[in-house]
Amino acid sequence: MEKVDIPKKAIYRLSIYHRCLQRLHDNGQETVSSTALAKAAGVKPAQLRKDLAYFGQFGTRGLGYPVDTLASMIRDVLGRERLQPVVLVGAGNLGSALLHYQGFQKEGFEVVCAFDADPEAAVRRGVAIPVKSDKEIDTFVKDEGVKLAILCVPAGFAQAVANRLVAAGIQGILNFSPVVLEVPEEVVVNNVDLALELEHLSFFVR
Amino acid sequence: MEKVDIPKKAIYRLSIYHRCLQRLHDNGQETVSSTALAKAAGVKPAQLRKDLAYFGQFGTRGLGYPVDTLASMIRDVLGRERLQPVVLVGAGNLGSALLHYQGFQKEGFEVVCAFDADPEAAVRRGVAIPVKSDKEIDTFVKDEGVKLAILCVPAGFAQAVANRLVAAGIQGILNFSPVVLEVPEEVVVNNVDLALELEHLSFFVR
DNA sequence: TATTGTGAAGAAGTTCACAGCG
DNA sequence: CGCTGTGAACTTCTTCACAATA
Repeated sequence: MEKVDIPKKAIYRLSIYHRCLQRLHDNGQETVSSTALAKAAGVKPAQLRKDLAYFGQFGTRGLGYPVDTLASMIRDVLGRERLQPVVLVGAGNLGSALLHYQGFQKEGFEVVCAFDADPEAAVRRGVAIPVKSDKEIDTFVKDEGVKLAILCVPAGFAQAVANRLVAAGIQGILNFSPVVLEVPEEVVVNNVDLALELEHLSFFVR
Repeated sequence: MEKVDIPKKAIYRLSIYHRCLQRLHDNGQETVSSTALAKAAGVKPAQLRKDLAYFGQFGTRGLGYPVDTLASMIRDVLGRERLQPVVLVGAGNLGSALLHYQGFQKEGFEVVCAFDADPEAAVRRGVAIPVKSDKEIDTFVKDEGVKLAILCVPAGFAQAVANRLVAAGIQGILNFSPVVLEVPEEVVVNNVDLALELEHLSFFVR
């Protein structure tokens, strides 16, 4: 899809670098060395340099990287120079919680609409944005041209809902349901499985 | 730490296999082939076999794996044969949401206590388990011998709270704060960064 | 015969180490 | 001189392919 192949993990790290750069910017710092930025991001300097090099040359030898330019280039690469609309499907316990969470907005995503089998229950739960019936997913997503969805429906419904999202034109799904989704290969799924993360810790803790 | 070195990702997959096995068990199936189980888990059969082989020989050639025995061995490996107590620190928006989330309980973790700078606000938010002042973290964690913590405090407090958790004896932290935590190497940190996951999707969606 | 267990090959990602340049 | 950019070495993980075996 991209010219050179970029390790998938490098994309995650890019986001982390961006956060660190924002903090540096807020502190009024104008340049930063790979060593310093790498330390803040919790990686090795060489890896940071390699990650950035996938996208071009941004540093000045002997000096380091310009904080603002670099931050802007990362936003550009991540497709984040403009606000991305997102829909959320399944405004149950976890879903409505995520709607209260400020972190998405803070990073430039706008959750424009939520969908639930029982919209009124969601509204009662205190959801502040519009909640529509899940039957309206198709038209809304198509009409608004939304590309990203957050999926928080119970495991048993996840695949069916995912199919509808994909049919409606969704290209990326952040999936909180503990299910392995099957989607066409042009659609990207990112699984966040909370119980699984705890289990993983449990392995290392004796 | 372990005898042979097991790919870290294999541990994640083990959890996924376990889920699939539970479903098979519920369907009354007694054995399963690597091909079938791998398909359900979304991996290649050879990888499944290799993952299991790190822990011993469980299959029967020509037949497959016994569903129940295999599930039990995975629970054993993951340290999940018995209930694990967990504490949650930071019962704000995300934190109190996670407390409502049933997924942890369902997978055998018990969130025994929550801590917050303002416990009463958390109770008002409808948290059902005990909420104590964050000043009591140390004594509680020590007295109860809790090993796992879920960390949902605002970014600015995360490192300080993590330090206290570690000092109190916590060995694994599931960290929802968008911060790179510094901890002693015997402590395991698992980062779940929701905004970062959305950013990652955003890269693949044009 | 069907399916596991595994050494060996291959792919992917990380780190080193140093040349190149401001 | 200091720090970036990068080919090459290394490490880690995945897949293949087939011998072993119930």
